[in-house]
Amino acid sequence: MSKPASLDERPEFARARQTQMTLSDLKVACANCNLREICLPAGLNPAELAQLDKLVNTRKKIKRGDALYRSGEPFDAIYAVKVGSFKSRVTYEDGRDQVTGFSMAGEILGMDGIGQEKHNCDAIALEDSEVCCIPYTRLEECSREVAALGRHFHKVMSREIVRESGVMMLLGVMRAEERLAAFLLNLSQRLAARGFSPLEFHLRPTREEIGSYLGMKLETVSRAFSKFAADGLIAVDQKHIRILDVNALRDIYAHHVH
Amino acid sequence: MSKPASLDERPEFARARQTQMTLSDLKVACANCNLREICLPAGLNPAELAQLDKLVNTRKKIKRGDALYRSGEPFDAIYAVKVGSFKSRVTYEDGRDQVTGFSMAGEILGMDGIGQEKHNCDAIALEDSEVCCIPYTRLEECSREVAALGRHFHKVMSREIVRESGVMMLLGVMRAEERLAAFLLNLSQRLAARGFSPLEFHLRPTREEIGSYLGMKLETVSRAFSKFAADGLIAVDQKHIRILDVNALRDIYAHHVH
DNA sequence: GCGGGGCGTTGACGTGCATCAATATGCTGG
DNA sequence: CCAGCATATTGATGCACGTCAACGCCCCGC
Repeated sequence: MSKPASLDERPEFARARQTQMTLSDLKVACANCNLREICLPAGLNPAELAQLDKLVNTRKKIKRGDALYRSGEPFDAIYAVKVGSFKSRVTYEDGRDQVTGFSMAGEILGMDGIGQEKHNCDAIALEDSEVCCIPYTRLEECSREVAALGRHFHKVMSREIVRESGVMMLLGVMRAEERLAAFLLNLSQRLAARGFSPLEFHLRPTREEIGSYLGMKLETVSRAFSKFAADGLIAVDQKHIRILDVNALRDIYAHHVH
Repeated sequence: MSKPASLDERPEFARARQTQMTLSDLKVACANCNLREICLPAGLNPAELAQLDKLVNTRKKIKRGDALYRSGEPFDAIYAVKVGSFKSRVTYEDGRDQVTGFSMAGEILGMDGIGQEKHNCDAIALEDSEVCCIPYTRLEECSREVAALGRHFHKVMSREIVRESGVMMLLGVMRAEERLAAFLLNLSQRLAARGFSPLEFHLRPTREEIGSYLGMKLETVSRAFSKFAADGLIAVDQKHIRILDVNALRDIYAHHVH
């Protein structure tokens, strides 16, 4: 969800940052975006990318704690996270709510709104963030013209379905520590895919938000962190996490000894 | 998930059955299907329907307990339930599994496979069933030619995302009886949309399958049924359910007094 | 620099549901 | 039609996690 300061020195990172600095304020351009391999443009050829660039024409900055959109608002665009991270949250009639996901750079937000033409959850920035706006009607048109884009958008939606059924599994059959291990490993893997360290990172969400996502109370999250730390699997200092023993975490997640 | 015998006498039903009888063995035809208002064709005009009919050209019968597809199999089609019902089930590495959904007539199955080009769960028939096969590559082509179809398919996928986040809510924040009330009300509403009685029906899944879906053990499901029956909310006779007090069920589901 | 509120940790205790077990009931296939 | 197994119900007991509470840390604004 964020990078430790030490990572700034990695060469591929300096390059990416530079690219971003020189272009981001001039023009939105997927073709030059450092996220193009993991975001909507993944797998498109240069000509197709050019089409996509005509589609994605605006950016939007969202301050920490502010909403990108809220449940019930009319749906007209999906969003790609450019910088920062978000939580998605559905609120129930009686006021209770549940975090249904965390989104980081390159991930797509807002697909829940297509079905009813209004948003079905709140998307709240966990830090000062920036998104690329993708107007839905133009995405539709483009998908018809560029087959690869339409196909890839289907894939993105399908993967969201698969992701959610993974969370159902988590909530339905796993115990507290298994859930947290799954969460940490998932985070680790997504950070790695973005060139960040998979073993040391800064947690953006609070214990309460993590708990809401994992279907447990913040105290239970805290206790599970402490347990992992006591067992030498991770080092915890507030939101700063270091994974010391990935395999042990995987065992907890996958082996299910009890 | 099924209709009580008494419903067979309803006139709109007899008509639907007749239509089905005369056409189903001759030719697959969405335009004449009694499910066209709730299935993939919903909202298409006659010309567009004709296009869709060229796409959906085969049916498949699945016997009770058999799989329509299994996790890991290559993905090449999605399916619309024509007759019967299915459960979707994801199996975890250690053998534990979770039912992620139940599908009834008119509902679309298999969209989880698009993202990785292989199926991500098992779809098992809960009774002798029949599906319409929709080859995915042809669906893609068709979606490009018929804008309304592409749009509607996006909606179907989006609604699956929303459905799953509803289940996450259920698993993450509700207690056992709230979950079962939510399940019964959801079932009731979907049956009503298909012209069946929303107040009296036959449950297809076992207590264990219901429990797996709701993240609880079969004994807990059974106890919750008994509690509802004792309180006069429903009448239970094995799989036969009669809802006696919808509002009380809604209160349990929505009010969350505890 | 200091006060205050948000966040995190830890302990003590309670409870909702899982687990284990016994029995009843109903399908299903020979 | 009956044997055998899957399914369902119900009770007794245990435990994982929720709840309640106290306290410390950190950060932010004044």
